[in-house]
Amino acid sequence: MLQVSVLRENKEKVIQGLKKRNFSDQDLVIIDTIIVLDDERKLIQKSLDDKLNISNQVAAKIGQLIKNGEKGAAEAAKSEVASLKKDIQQEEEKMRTVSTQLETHLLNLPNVPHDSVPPGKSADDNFVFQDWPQALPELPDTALPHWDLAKKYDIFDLELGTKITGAGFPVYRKKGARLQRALINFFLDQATNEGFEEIIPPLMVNEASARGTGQIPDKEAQMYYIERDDLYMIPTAEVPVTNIYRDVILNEDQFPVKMTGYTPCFRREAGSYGAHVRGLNRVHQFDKVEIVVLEHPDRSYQMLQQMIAHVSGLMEKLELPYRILHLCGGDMGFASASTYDFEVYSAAQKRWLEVSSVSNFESFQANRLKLRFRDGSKKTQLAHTLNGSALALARIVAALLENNQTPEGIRIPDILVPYTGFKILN
RNA sequence: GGUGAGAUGGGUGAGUGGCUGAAACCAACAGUUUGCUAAACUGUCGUACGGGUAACUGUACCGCGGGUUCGAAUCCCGCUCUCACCGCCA
Repeated sequence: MLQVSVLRENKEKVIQGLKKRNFSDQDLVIIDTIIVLDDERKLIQKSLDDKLNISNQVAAKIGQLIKNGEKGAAEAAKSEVASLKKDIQQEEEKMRTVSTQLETHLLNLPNVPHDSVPPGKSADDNFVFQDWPQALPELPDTALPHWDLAKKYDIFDLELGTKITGAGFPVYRKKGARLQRALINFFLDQATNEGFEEIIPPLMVNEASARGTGQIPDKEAQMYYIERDDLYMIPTAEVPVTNIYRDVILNEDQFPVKMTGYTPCFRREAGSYGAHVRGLNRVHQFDKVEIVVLEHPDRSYQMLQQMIAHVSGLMEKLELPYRILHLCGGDMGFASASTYDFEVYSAAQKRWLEVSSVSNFESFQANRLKLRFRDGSKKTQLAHTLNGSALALARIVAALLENNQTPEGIRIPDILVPYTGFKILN
């Protein structure tokens, strides 16, 4: 959620930014609507506060009168307050109306893209920030997509998952299960070596947490919801981990707060069907190691680059061909100010698959979370939040299986061997 | 699931209707003293939203939401959470 003060003070910048998100002139009217509502809110508050002030004074006076035994005067004062109280009620009613309108508009306004974000309408306009420098791997015609490799080596089973739960819930077995565990441990070790604190968070969150990171109201339909207990299954570790710092005021010297967490992620993902979602390309439950950082506003973009470097390192250690896209305004997430997507090349499907998304949310999430810090002058200021996948497993597994297939089996990258305990998956 | 106790500022903890945005102590911060450290002393020490160039000032908040009252941390109702015991259980 943006702050109204930002809309006021940097209105031109906000307009330019939202245009990158393809806001029309008509859409942009919302900014003025919000400012007008906020002006109105201030007026009402002033008048309400003044009336409350009088009411407080009269109440104190009545107390004195009663103490002094001046009953008549006290009764007179009481009747004086009666009409004032009616006024106050009306003002409070107005205040509620204006505040909820204001809140609704603000909640539905997306974050302002950073200056560096390329313009564009859709995923086709994303900027290739870093391409794969070599020729893309080519496999012989006999090469199999990962869902066929899964059958061949009995490493994961989607039909079985359908029997137990429903479509999109894979069952990993044998060396496939071991590979999952190896990757999780590898990713966690890599992150903790970089100074990220390891967290094992709850896999369900309450509404306040879902709201804090912006899943509600924007992406509510994407989450599984347990009505009986009013809880949401997490779509990413970002939600519980970032919410550790909801309603927290940090000291400046605590920055950067770096956390990592492995969790399964649950996504309803209603929509697309067909070849693009076959196998592990899109599932309802997958494993992911997430990195979350809280940083000083002055340094958050440096941190974003560090996080990109970290994820790049993972891809390189896994010897997977990848590229980095800087998402254009039209393709960015609602809460993000700048997002870089990592895509792995899946040689048998001959497609790029998204495996990581690294974003700086600036103060957008912090505003909802009330995540602040005290600056040098002891004033509180919103912190910046960032996060990224490091990494999401399902599609990494898909690419790894496809790209590394040989007649003898699937070659495990050297760095993973200590984790898997085998060099060839067969 | 049942019963009982509780929820106050960074911490401990007073406070049963007006003098309490909140005592006291601890912690923290700034200063004085000191050869240094410690101790002692003095001062500062919640958040948010407003008004004002500023000094300053208004309002709200004592788990959350309602209610009673001229006036609520304090009384009433509902909820949530924590702790203890019982039951069940990985």
